[in-house]
Amino acid sequence: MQTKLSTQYNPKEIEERWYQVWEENGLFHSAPDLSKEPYTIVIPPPNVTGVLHMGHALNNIIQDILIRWRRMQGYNALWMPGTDHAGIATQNVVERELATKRIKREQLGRERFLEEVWKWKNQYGSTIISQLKKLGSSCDWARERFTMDEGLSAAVKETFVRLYERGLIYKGKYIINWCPRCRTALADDEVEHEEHEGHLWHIKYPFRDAPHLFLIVATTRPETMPGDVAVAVNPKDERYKDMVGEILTLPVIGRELPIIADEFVDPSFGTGAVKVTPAHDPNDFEMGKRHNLAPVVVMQENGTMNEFAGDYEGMDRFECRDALIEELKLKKLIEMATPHKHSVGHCYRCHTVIEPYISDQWFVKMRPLADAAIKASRKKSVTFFPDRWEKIYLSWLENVRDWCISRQIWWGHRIPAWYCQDCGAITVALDVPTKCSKCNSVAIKQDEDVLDTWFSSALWPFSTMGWPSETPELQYYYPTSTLVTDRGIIYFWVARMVMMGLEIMRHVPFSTVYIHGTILDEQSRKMSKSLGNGIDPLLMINQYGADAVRFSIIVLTTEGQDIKLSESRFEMGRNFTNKLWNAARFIVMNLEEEHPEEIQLEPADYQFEDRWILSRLNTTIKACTLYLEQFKFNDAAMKVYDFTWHSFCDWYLEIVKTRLYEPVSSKDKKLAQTVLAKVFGQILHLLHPFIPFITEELWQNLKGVVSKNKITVQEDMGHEYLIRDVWPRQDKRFEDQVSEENMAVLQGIIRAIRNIRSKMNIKEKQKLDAVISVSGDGEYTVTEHSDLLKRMANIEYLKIGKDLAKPANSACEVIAPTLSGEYDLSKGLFLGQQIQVFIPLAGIIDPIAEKERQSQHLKQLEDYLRVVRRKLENKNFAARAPAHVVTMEQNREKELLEQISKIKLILNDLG
RNA sequence: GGGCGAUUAGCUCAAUUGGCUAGAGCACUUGCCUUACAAGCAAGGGGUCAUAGGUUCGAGUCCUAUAUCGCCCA
Repeated sequence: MQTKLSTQYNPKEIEERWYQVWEENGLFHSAPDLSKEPYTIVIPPPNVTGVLHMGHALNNIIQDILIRWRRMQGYNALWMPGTDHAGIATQNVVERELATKRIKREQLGRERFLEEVWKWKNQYGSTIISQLKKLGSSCDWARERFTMDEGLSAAVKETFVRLYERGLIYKGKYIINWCPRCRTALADDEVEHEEHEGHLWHIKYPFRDAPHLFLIVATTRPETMPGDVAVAVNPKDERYKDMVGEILTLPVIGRELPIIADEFVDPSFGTGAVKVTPAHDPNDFEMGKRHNLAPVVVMQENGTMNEFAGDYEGMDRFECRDALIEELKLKKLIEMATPHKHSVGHCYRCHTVIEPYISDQWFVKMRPLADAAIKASRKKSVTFFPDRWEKIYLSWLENVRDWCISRQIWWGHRIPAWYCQDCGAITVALDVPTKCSKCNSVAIKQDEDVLDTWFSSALWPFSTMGWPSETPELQYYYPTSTLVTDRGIIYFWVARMVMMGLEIMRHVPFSTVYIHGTILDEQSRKMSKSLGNGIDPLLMINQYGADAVRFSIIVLTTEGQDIKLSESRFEMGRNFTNKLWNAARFIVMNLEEEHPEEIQLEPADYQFEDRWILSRLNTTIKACTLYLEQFKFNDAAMKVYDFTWHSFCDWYLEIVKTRLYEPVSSKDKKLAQTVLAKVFGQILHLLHPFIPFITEELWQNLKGVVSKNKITVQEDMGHEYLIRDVWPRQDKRFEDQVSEENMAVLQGIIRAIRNIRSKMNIKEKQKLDAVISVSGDGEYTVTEHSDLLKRMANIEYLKIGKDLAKPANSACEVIAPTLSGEYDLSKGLFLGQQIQVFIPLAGIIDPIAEKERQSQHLKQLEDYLRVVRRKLENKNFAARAPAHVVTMEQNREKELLEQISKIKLILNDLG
């Protein structure tokens, strides 16, 4: 950094450069090393079609903070990066692109279509990776993985075969969620439910043998009528008891429907009689099985009606609903229609309304896997932060249904199952089989379907480490340490990783899951493309710098709560990075052309303010480290922020300026420079995980002047780059409660004087005289620091004494140190003492205004005294409250009384 | 319908096991271009902690109800 340069921080000049240096020097890289303890995070692999949004940003900032912090702590830190192939989403994107050229994937055929997808992936699939780099993510890019890599594909195949052999994967005809647009099956949790305002149609079903009589059936989905195979009532329902076993005629279609009795029917829903459509409703499917009713599928895969729908064949299911209603109305078969709210499933990828559809699919048997995961959770092998997510995760595991894993698309891991065209047997194998495993026929054909993308994601923590090969990485890094993710994929991903980890690796894949909040817009809505309310993190990085974006976001991230974000919030981070930049400018400037002679530092050489700032630093290191251990990122960041800005910059820097500009000795100047460099160097270390770019830049600059001046920031801080340097340690030698408390008192006095200036409209530059009266033995402490006082409050003549009288025509502030929040009562340095600050202001002071000011203060104190006395007068308080609380209140009363009497004297004096 | 979370300053959020006069950032008021920083400095103003009960010497914090908002599941 050249101090001649801009007084404003320009992130663009440094960010790209430092990222390159780190990456090119292999500073993100980790390799197994048995002499060091690993700390491992696997990235939640973003979708290859993805572009960075604020959710990714938050997710990756947190991971990067953890990784950089642990790396500095000396762990062998690995952040494993990669992307997932996002079967449906990616296929959609490529199909859409082909559609612009009027090409359908069916025209190309499977092979050529997949070539197109790979082409697309190779061209655009790394977009999000480069965006993560802009954010500063220190992933080990040399290890980057993709779920369709050869190695990961082998892991998928191996897992499929093992689970099949263990009876945990099976194939069967069941009701699944079908997306007519994506034309594939979906898992239960890939369906999003939404409340829809629909109608409950009450439809007349005539009795076969008495066509003028009807049974009224209520349904929200009349278009599935052609698939009706029965009408069901509750066996206990008196209204219909006698009708069970009778036959109805299905309107329009004419099929004969028996009336059946089933406990499942809720008599209070609609008319208490429901149509049974086993091929298009999960509950009806179960009912159909119970009553041996053959399902009738009435739709095609694209959601249009099939030949069973009669005249409606070829019509879209929703058009069919309207048309059918019209026909029923004409035939006077609609009894009534009531408005009805019901929840409708939508495809989570394309938002099309899901069709429950009977279909032959592959499933994972979940019960045994989920039970193992539940057991691991109860043993605390996996814990959640915040822990409330554990309950939610467990209740999902407890109620989970089998997982439909086959997808009728082309992009993905093809199911390693072959069907024999002669005997119909299924051969599941790792290597392409040449013949049927049962009848040895060579007429075998591979299953056309691919696996759910989440199937491969579930293996991520070990497939990325090389499994099924027994690699050193797998040995060393598995199980990983922390998983950082959003609550949205606890079921999709977290639960399934735990299950697969336990089943395949016999060990949970991570010990801790940190669930962060969701980023919302200013109106608490989720950010989404369709709403157009997203804030583009790259735009923000461009505008404010990556560090500012990181810092702002992390400060807003409290304990997994959602985060309302607006553009202006980034100013806070920008202001802070700018402050840091300028503090560095000041320090480096003052160290630039200095004498390199080393000084021997003895504790006694330190000045009061040195001891104070070093003690505060020590507290800050302790707190920041502790907060990070507890995943309290915002507390950690704010602690360092507050220390940097409001202790180091506001006070220490200002106090030492004279020692730099008008030094009493070269040794003392050097001492001030040393402490400045020490403290600021530690600040940069503490801030590095949060704002890596600017801290690396400033550290490199500071290191230059520091080594020239032979100053040591911390003995073991010697790595060439901050990213690999050591995390600051607490140093008990610097704990100095007395200095901290004395400084708090002095700050109180200085603020009081500045306040008088401000109230009396006296310019800061105008020097004033002051009289400070101390009631007890604190006189010496104040006298000891009179120079500091004079400088910071711009006082010309300062008189300090015990119980001094108020000079005529003076403004006054009464300070009670123990009443100030920063003061620790337990040490009691100034306990019970009053400090009065008098500023003689003959000719300037307005006695009436001053009287008003003092009266207000008096009223405040009297109000407070009343509160304190109310407590003390309560007998139970003295009897039951802890002794130190009682003592505290007693001290407070005493001080208030003294303070009040002082102010009353002042008021008297004012006349 | 079941579960979870939220409700504190104009806005966004904090507040350790219940214990000091409830804190910060932004915004606001006043005064400052003071040679690190106007993206700044100094000094201020601003809160019946959603409502109603309860427990306690003491409640923003614990309990019970209610209201409003959000999320998840069925």
